[in-house]
Amino acid sequence: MPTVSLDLTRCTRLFHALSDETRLAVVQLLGDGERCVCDLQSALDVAQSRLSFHLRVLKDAGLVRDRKDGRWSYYTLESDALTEAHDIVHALAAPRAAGTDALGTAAVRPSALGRAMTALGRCCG
Amino acid sequence: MPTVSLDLTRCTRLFHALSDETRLAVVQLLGDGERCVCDLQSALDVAQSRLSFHLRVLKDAGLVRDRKDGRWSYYTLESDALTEAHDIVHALAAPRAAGTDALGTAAVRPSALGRAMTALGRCCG
DNA sequence: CAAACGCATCAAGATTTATTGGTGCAATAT
DNA sequence: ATATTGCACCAATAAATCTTGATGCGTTTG
Repeated sequence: MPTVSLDLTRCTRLFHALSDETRLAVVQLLGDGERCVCDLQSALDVAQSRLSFHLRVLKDAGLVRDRKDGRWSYYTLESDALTEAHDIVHALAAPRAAGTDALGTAAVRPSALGRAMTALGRCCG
Repeated sequence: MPTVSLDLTRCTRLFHALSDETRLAVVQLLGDGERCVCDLQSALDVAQSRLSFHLRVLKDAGLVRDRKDGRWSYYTLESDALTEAHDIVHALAAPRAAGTDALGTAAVRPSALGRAMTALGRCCG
């Protein structure tokens, strides 16, 4: 369980890439292995330029990798990115230093901001 | 490890809620425990209506819950939603029926679409 | 070589999301 | 009772994102 230093920009890019139905469907399809764009296109029944756009979003987020072969482009899941997303969600769910987190595993890291807040006490109540 | 039947609409709503820096910062802060809006506001240094807007997005996505007490509103993480997000990412990373997934755990579920594609063979290559 | 294919990319327009300032309403506080 | 505070919400504007159709370019086929 790696400690995730949450780079908010990175997080948002990753989650944004996953926040679209077409893109999620692509990720699901790629879960079964490499696919060329035309495979994806016929499976998803979307316009080619639309698919191309979404593939680029996924690629920019590091979620997929592409490979050219002849006139085809093959896309593959970049499993590291999914692992990263996994860790980020885990870190979000397990921020406290002591005890057990919401996912039932050992906690990872206390948030500095959070500790400061707690130390300061509440502004209200 | 629950089997996640991926409701794409639900997934996108969840990931979209997590795809913004302000909202992620809120989630981080709430990871250290319940906070009232004014706490969050001073911690994040954002306009009140802006924060209110983002809190609503988080709430609509089921990521936070709010509680009124006097004139304060307290927000808490809804850990179930984070668990859900966790499972979704896991499912995305572990779609194949056999073998081991990208996260090193047993696979969950084959994608029907994926199996169909594989059965059909590629359109190219 | 010419025609067809696979795909990225671009410009334009449509749609969605985010920000801002303002208003209103409870709940204290004076 | 009046003033103030905490906060949700609304309308208007700004900004980001998505979709569509067109174009171009390299690859393959006839």
